[in-house]
Amino acid sequence: MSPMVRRPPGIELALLGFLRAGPQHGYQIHQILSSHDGLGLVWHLKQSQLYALLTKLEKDGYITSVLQNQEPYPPRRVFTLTSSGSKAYLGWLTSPVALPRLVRQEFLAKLYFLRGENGSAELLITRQREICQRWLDDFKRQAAQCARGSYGWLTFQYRIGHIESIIAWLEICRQNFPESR
Amino acid sequence: MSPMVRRPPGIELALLGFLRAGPQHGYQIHQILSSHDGLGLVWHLKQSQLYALLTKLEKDGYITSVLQNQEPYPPRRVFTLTSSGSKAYLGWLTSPVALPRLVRQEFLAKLYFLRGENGSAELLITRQREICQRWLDDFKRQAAQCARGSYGWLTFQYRIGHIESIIAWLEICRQNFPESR
DNA sequence: TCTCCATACTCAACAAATAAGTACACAAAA
DNA sequence: TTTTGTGTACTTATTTGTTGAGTATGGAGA
Repeated sequence: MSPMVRRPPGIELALLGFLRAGPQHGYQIHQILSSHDGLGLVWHLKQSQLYALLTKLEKDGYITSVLQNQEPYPPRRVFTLTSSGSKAYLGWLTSPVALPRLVRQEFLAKLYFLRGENGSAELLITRQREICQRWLDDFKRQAAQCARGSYGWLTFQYRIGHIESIIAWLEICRQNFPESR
Repeated sequence: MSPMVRRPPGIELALLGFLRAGPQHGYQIHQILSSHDGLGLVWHLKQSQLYALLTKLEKDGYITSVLQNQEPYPPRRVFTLTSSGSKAYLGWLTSPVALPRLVRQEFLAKLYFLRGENGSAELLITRQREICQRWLDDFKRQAAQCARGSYGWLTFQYRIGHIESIIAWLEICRQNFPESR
């Protein structure tokens, strides 16, 4: 057995979402990502970085690739989701993010792929909301241990305000994924 | 003339703040940063990373160093601010941050060193607030161009909420740096 | 014909980040 | 007294991330 889990999987698993509908090549994924709507709004990837991530995903066994000749155009490397990749993707897709700073990019990426999946977005939003509440309680507790107006207190006020804005926004999200697309 | 500006200066200039009161060595700076109060609350630096940054600051001419024997303890490398470093530091310290994601860490770092500097914090807060307003107007404009409830609209709602929370927090900051300490 | 853009991926180089290592002093525990 | 642990102070190797630039070809338009 090779060492199963290496590093914690991050947003790169979102790329697998582009392979759910069928095999896809890197250039095409880059096209989708570079048009500034959809996921491209929250995740900007240089071409070379995208190819690096795809190589990594393949090394991790989440995708496989074959070289496909397209004369007279350059050959494409076409990627296909493996069952391991499919499993990893679904796990990623349905898990709330674990850190406040991941909400902006990674949570929104999940939401991007959950549009249309009936009810799943709602569930994710609920779970994320719960985690936000824990963050909030935690920060409030820590802020209470600082002298009011001190530097430490101010840093926690920042975090508290941020989490509160996220919670309010999650409610907006919920209202805009009521049950169907 | 060597090529003057290489990369845009970032939060590493904050380290110069520890040298304002006099020469200092890396280990000591790391001590300060690792105690979880003060700047250590918003900036976590591994030891090796800190030394790397100091090396970089020296290469950029912002600090100079001498090796200082401390028998029987290991020798220290003691860093001193150059006039170029002093200038760069003051420029950094008094400039608002240019991106929303820099508020949490870099703006708070500036505030850390501005405590006690009478009135300077107030000025920085005002300038940052103005920039926030520009971000806000910009995001609102972009949100208005998206269909209400669409994915793009939601992403801008996130940003809008975030900036609004920052603006509210800046007012809290202002009230806690009224004129003196 | 010459330039430009689209297709599709590759590569080298640099920058950032981490774990781990070094080497000695001192103090407490076994 | 031997060992273990902790503090001082910095170094190094390795991995990972990121960027810009390069390659090679075809076709559209000036």
